[in-house]
Amino acid sequence: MVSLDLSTPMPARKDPKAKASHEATASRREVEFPPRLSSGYLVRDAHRAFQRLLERRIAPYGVARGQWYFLRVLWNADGLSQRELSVRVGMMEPTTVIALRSMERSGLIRRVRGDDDRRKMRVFLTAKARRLRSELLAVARSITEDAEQGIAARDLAAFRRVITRMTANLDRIER
Amino acid sequence: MVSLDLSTPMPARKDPKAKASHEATASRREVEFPPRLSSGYLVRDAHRAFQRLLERRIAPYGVARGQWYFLRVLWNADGLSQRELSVRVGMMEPTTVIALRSMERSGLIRRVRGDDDRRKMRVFLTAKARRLRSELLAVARSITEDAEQGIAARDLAAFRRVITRMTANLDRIER
DNA sequence: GATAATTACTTAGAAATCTATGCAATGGGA
DNA sequence: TCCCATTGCATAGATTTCTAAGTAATTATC
Repeated sequence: MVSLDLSTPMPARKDPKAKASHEATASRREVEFPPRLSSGYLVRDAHRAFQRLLERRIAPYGVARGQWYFLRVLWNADGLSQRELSVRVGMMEPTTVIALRSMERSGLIRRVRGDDDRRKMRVFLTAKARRLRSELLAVARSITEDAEQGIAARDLAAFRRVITRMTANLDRIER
Repeated sequence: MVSLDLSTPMPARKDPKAKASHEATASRREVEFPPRLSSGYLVRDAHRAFQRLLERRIAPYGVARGQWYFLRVLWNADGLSQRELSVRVGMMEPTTVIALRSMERSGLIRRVRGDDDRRKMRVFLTAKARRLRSELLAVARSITEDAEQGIAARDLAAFRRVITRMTANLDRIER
């Protein structure tokens, strides 16, 4: 059980290139609702940082970000229907269609029309995709490690509880 | 690498429509790196939940999600150049161009070529956009409140520290 | 002062998403 | 058995975002 301090030393830049110059400029006010305190903004920033890194690290393997989520599920459950895949990955079906089309083009999957139910398309990984598994999972692990650098285990646990709860809170709301 | 319990109380559905049926199905394994423990996945889910709600709640005002971030900055600093806007909003410049084009079309901004430096385009809110300010900020506040329902203040504080640090960690990494 | 480098914006093109619709296979009731 | 609702996949079209590359205005260098 590691336990180390946290102490946010970085100011959390939004654009990693944009050296500085934007805070401290005119118009400090935003009293009405400062983005730096807004969970939504914090989540958005973090999301983009994760996406950016994921994209860069899997690109060398010829895998795009949108394909990643599907690979991940298929490695553990080959032969699912598109509907099942959509649910498990958490995407709408048209998104799944697009991702699978690109995966078929790049030789990561095959699609086979269902025998029993001819509406269904069962999705199977190719050998190529299966071979990528361990390397790509290592990439995912490394990104998580990079992200969690220097964060105390108990803070991480609290983080997971909170963000999971937030998502659930928001998912419960229809409008 | 830390290893700790987690206790994820909510099942964190991905698709709010997909009632259930996917956890508990076959193939529980994913031993190699369970998504429910991956900060990246948690952040992605939360991000989409936030986006979805934001989109729905501002649509009635005729404002799209991509316009929102710019409005937010402009309410506090009217007349910025596109470059400055990009930096403050945290978007790449082409993204800014697209957002501003749509905002000009919907009558939220005017663009005026700079007098001093004729490369620059200064961006000004219209009266219409200025009038939207308080209502839309209230929307933002309400979403945050919804998200944070039932979460203890100290957990929230830990959450903010952690996610800010994660973003900073990731931003520091180039590849 | 002419040329080179930089800066500000733009275009082009791709990817990842969504909502709304359409079409075809299936299955349950009358 | 036949109709119709449901289910599974697909298309269309919109939005948000990126990277790469282009153009025009400004500034710096010789």
